[in-house]
Amino acid sequence: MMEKRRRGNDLDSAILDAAWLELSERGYAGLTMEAVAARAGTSRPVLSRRWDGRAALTVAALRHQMHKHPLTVKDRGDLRKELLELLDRAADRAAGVAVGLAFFANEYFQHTRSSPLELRAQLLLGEANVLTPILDRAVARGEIDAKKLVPEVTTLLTDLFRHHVLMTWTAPPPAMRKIWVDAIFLPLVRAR
Amino acid sequence: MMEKRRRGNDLDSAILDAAWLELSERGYAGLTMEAVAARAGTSRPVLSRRWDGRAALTVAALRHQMHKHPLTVKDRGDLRKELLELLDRAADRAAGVAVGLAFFANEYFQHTRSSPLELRAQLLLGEANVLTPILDRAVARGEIDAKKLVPEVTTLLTDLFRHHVLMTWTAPPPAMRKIWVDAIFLPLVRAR
DNA sequence: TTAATAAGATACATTTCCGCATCTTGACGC
DNA sequence: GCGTCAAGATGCGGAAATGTATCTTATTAA
Repeated sequence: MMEKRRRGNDLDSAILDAAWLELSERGYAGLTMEAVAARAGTSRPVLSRRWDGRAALTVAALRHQMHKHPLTVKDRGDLRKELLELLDRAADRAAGVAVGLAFFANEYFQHTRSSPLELRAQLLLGEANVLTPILDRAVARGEIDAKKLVPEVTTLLTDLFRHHVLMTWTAPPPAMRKIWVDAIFLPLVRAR
Repeated sequence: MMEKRRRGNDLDSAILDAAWLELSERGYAGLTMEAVAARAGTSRPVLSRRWDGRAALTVAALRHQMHKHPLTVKDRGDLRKELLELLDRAADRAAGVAVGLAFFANEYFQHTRSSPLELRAQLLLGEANVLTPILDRAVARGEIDAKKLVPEVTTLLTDLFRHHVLMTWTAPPPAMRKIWVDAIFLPLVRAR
């Protein structure tokens, strides 16, 4: 029987995709090396040679997935447009947020004494903050009042987004995102 | 050797307290019947006779703990006072929120297709909503504008609270709670 | 063409935790 | 005081995963 064998990056990628599908369907708690190997069409030893257990595999799969949905928002000359676009892009990453928290709740908490906040910081290492430049541009345009941007207000939108994902395990619908922007965030920061 | 034996409710309560301490220290993922039994000074069969596995034990411990911190806020004639008191009381339940989510992420997701939102609804069955009467009183007093109470705004404070707990695994400090009330919630709903 | 490398299959030992069966003994009702 | 019931101790068997050793074979580079 002639078999095709994948190697190196091809194989890495195939395994990480398989791991991601498993994570999406079963959750981190239901993830097994066996199932990932089977879905990727390979066997456990191949995974063991690459990653040190399912925790490391999960982090790798998470990074791999995040890499597919880069989060950037270009200057559109209008704060509202940019915020809505940011939330729209973030929706693609909702599943990753959920998996990340499940991972933390399952494992990270046991071995470290840290919080999901720190896990998030680790996962996002190297990624640029997207919100800050958006708000900086809006301040420069005179759209919003810099004095109103206390930390709790600054992170309001992303916090609401994250909260919704954590509680429903799904991305917030567009209508909800519009209300967050128009009825909550903008009224709080608008220069007037 | 003379030994004292606890029975019925005394024993139940001792085991649930032990389970709660284990949950606080190790998290749900690190919870074992063995450890709970040991900490409660009893043995595994005693737990097995009462609860069907650690999932049921966790839910029971969660309910038991919630029962110790009832969440009620009396009429104080002032919305701001009542909101701050609500958040203050909620801080006692922060650990419960964290454990609840960890439990969901570990187990609930695998067996049901539901969300933490639904798990929360199950856990809070029978408990009265505390926020609603507070806001109703404030509307009656003319402190806030009922038209501004869209759902996303109504739940804003408790959502921010929950988000903070989920991300930091700790209760938000009083200063932060004050900013939420004074710089975010009240400006959005104040009748003017 | 050939030699080195790594993929893929299989099997084995280990670990961890659970439920249950069994047995003794203390607690409580009558 | 006595009988019933459940607490508490102990041990066994099983389920679920994991890591690793071993072996064959496809792939790739020289």
